[in-house]
Amino acid sequence: MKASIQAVAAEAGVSISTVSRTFAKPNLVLPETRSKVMAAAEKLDYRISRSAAALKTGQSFRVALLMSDPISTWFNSNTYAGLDSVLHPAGYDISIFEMADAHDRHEFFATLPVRRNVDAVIEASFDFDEAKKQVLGDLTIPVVGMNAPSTHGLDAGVAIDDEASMATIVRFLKSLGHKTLAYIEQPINTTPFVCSDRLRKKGFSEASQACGYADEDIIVMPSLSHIDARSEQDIYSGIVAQLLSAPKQPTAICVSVDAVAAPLLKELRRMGWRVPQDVSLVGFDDDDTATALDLTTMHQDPAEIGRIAARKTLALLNGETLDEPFTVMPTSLVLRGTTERVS
Amino acid sequence: MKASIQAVAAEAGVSISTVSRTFAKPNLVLPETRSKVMAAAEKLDYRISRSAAALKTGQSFRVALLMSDPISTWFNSNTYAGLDSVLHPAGYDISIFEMADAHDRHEFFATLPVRRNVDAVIEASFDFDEAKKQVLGDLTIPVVGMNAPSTHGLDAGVAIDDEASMATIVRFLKSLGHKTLAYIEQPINTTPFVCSDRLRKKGFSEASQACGYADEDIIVMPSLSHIDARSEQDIYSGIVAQLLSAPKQPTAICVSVDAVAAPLLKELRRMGWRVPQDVSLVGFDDDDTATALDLTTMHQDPAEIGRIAARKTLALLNGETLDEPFTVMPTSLVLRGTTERVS
DNA sequence: GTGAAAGCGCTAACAC
DNA sequence: GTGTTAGCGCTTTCAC
Repeated sequence: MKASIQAVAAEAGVSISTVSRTFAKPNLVLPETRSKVMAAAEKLDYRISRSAAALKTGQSFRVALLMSDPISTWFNSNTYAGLDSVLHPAGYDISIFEMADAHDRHEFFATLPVRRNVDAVIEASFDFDEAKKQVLGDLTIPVVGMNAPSTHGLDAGVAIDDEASMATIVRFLKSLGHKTLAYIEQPINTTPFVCSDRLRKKGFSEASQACGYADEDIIVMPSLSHIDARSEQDIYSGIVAQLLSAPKQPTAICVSVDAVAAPLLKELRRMGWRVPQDVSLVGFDDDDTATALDLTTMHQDPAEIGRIAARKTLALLNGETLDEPFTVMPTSLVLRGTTERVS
Repeated sequence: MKASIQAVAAEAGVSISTVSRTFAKPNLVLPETRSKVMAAAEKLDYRISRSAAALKTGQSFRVALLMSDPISTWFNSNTYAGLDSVLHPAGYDISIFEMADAHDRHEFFATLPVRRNVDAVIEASFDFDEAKKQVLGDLTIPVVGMNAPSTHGLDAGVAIDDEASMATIVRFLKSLGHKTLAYIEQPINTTPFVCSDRLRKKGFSEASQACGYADEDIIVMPSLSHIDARSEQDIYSGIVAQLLSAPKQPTAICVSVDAVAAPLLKELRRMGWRVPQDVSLVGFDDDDTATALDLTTMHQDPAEIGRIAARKTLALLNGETLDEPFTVMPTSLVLRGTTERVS
């Protein structure tokens, strides 16, 4: 329906190769020729066909993004925004592959739909086993990770230090004088791939030991594997009940992720605990609900993680060698209204 | 680097067209031939090249998504999730065009980068002027809107009824016995394209009149156009100050969007107003912060909006005629803890 | 610096 | 039902 490169060439009185060069490598074309071509292109309303260019160059100008959770998630949507903000201007589209369950995951690795059809793969917060990593590694295209638990099988990566960040939280609570700590993981973790959870729990356990907390001063409530028919409120009131009936009641609670804070806070208050007067609460991530709840939390910047991952990907795509393939992003504790010095 | 269609044809002992058909139109190929081809493809680890197919068919298998706000926004990320969940399996990639400011917007319409390079355009919550709409309409490809303020220039659309939804809120508050109402728009509206705001405000004004509220019983606080150096807290304390000093203090507050609720609530409480005992508060959208804050609000389902928009797009792409090009999505009032009957 | 020509890997008539 | 053939619209040697 639209003008193609030949039409422009004819209009400008040059060959198609010159038109091609004008758009792909402008500096190989004489300025005056270039402007002639540009004028013709403008007149005919010409746009280069990305499909044709892709076919010819062997590139697809497409990058696969592997995610375990939906894109609508706080972390995913923000990293995506970061990725797109650098990939889109560079001419790349992002193709999302969401692998929610084991079936999707198996399907993906069985068919490997990205083979030959994307130029790079970026994985978000993914915890592949080594075998899967191997398959990706065999792709010969760049594979970069965002908040991946290890660097194995990756050409580059950007991640926060979950363990160290959680340790910071523990030290902070200690400095406030808290003698008994609780750690609560996301109770229903539907995505078995999420890796940060493991790291954060590890960080909590090790840091609390290192800070001199005895076993009896630490309560860890891991994810429940099968809760089936129970409502969210039932689950959280169960958690609060455990906290209330513990031999030593905690004066501070860490949660593995901000999303746990809201229902927990509600239940805590329903049970008559005042936050922060009776108990302090610290989140992790600093998502929108953290701001809304005025929650003290560990801040990370997923958009920046996305931007950096995208830049690394682009560099790799250009055949460059990264002098720092793996970057650790800083996190920072944001002090808000749910923590208080123990009186 | 990888096997192409010829290799598979050779391996299977058939022609390349048969291989092509096996993948594109399997039912035109004899089952036994098909399995021969499949076996060969499997053996050679063959995947069809989307770029080549795209070039040949004249389609790009790419859909443009026009947005004014970042993808990381609650509405955008959820509609995106919905879109992708139907477009991706259908073989389409989504290419995001974010037009935050007038410059981006002008740039977009000046170069119209989607021309010839996408098969359809979907716009999210966009308020183009008629001239721009015209340009899009000239594309001859499907243009579908999500929560667009009008159907003009669109081939299809999915939207909630902002006005009616806001009217529902007003009637609800009236039924609770509230005699004086305030309406607060997002104070700093950085995106001049957002159209729901206008509609919602209109809905509030008209419904409050229809419900018999006198002008003096209604306080409307529109977006501030230039706040420059003031902090968010300053802005909200200014709003609360206005509310407190009004001739008639409102007993119920509507906000144009949930995002306004959190800072407002915080400021209200800081000033000693109890919510909902002293004043009721109703949001709009039902985003994550609404749940976290236990906010009574008007619920909409952007993921479903995305899914429906995607299905319409696909149908249009297949040359089908939609029997209902424009769909109005239901919304529902979610009663939570920030509203109370006036005592 | 520019043009001619050879495909990139597929799809779609069209024959058989 | 399957094979033959002619491109889709570009990029890229290679001459000139």
